[in-house]
Amino acid sequence: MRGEASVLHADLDAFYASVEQRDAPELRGRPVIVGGGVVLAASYEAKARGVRTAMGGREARGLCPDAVVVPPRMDAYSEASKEVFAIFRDTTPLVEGISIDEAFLEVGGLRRIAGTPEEIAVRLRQRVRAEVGLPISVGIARTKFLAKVASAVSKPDGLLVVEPDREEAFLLPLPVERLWGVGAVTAEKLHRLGIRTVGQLAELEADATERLLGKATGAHLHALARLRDPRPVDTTRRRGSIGSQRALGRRPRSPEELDVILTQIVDRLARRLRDRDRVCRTVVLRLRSGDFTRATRSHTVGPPTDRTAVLLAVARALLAGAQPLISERGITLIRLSFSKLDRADSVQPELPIDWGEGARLDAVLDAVHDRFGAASVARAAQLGRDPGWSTPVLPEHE
DNA sequence: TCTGGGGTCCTAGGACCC
DNA sequence: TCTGGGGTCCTAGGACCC
Repeated sequence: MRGEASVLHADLDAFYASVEQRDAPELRGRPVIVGGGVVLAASYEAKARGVRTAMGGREARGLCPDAVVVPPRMDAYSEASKEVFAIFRDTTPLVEGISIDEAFLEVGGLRRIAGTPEEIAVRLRQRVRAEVGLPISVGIARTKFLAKVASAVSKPDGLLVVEPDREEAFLLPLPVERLWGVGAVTAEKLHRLGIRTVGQLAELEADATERLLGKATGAHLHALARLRDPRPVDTTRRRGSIGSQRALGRRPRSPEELDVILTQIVDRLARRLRDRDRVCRTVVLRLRSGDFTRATRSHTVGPPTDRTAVLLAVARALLAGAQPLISERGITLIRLSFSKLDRADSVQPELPIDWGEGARLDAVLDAVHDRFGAASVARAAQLGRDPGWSTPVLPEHE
C-alpha cells in the first residue's frame, strides 16, 4: 500500500525576474532578463523566446533583442524569500528549505485542521500572490522527488497533484533529464545506451545502472526511476558551507591584485560567519583558468574559528600554493568557501593541562594530544628527550 | 563581454589509528 | 617482526542543482 500524497514542493516562478516585474509595473508582460554577463533569471516572456538561465548575455540578447536587462538586486530577492518562507512556516512546521526560492512542506498531519494537501496548496498559492505579490507553483505527491517533478511540470503558476495510483503514468514517459541528479554528463551516458525516458531507465537492473553511473548516483537514480524515494521532509538541515566568488575576466592579474581580491572575499565571508554565529574548520580555494580547467586547494585547521586574521592567513597560504598553476594557466575566477561549519557556542573551551609537580610524561602527552593533535605530541616527545628542555616531567614508566 | 554566484553530494587515495 | 582489516579524517576533483 502506498501512502498518501502529502508532500508539497513549492517553487517560485522565474523568481528574480518576477520580483523585478512586481516592483516595476512597466516590466510586466515584457521579456525581462536579470543579470548582464550571463542570465541569472529570465521572465516567462523571455523564456518563450528561448532565453535560459546561465546563458551568455550576448546570446540572450540575440534571441530576444527587445528584452529589458536589469542588474540583480540580491537584497530585494532575499527579502521576498524571507516573506515567502514565513508563509511556508505558517502553513506547517515541517518545512525543508532547498534554496532561496523553493522548499518542501509536509502537510500530512494537517487534514483535520487545514484540509487536504490540495486545499492547503491552493491557499498557500493565494497567500503568496496576495501577500508577497509573486507567482508560485506547487507540486503534490507521496515523495519529495515526485513532488518536485510535479511542480516543475505544473509551471508556470501551476498546481499539480500526482495521486499515488497515477505515479507510473506520470513519471515513466518523462525524459531522463527530469530526474533530480541527471545533468548533461549523465544524460549523455544514458542517451548513448538509447535510454531517453524514465521508464527506459527503470527497466535497467540496479547493478547495471551502478556500473554505468557509479555506485551512489546509479543506486539513487535507479530508485527514483522505480518510484522509490524514502527521504522524509527534513526540517533540521543546516548549511554546511558558505562561499563567495569573483569572476576576473581574461586580463592577467598581478599577485598584489589577487591578494586584494582574496582579502575582500575573506573579509565578507568571515563577517557572514560571525553574523550567523558560526565557526568553520576548512578553507577551500577554487580557481578557474582561461581554458575553464579548475583547481581546488583546501586546508583544515585544528580548532574551529571565525577570526578574519586566521582565515585570511590560511587563504593566502592556499593561494600561494596555487601560484605555479596560476602562472601557467592564468586565472579567470576565484572562489573561496568556508566549510565544516559549526555553531559558535558549540566550541569547547580549552581544557587546562595540569603542569603540576607530579605530572607524568604520558599524562602530559595525552593532554597535549587532546588539545593540539598528534604532530604536537611528537614534537613534545622530542623536546622531552632534549636535555635543554626543562619541565616538571617525570619521564620514566614504572 | 564566452561563462555568475551560491550551494550539495560523491569518489578516490593517502595518512593515521586501533 | 611482519601482516592485516576496519574506520576516520583530509585533500583534490567532478557532477549537479537553483
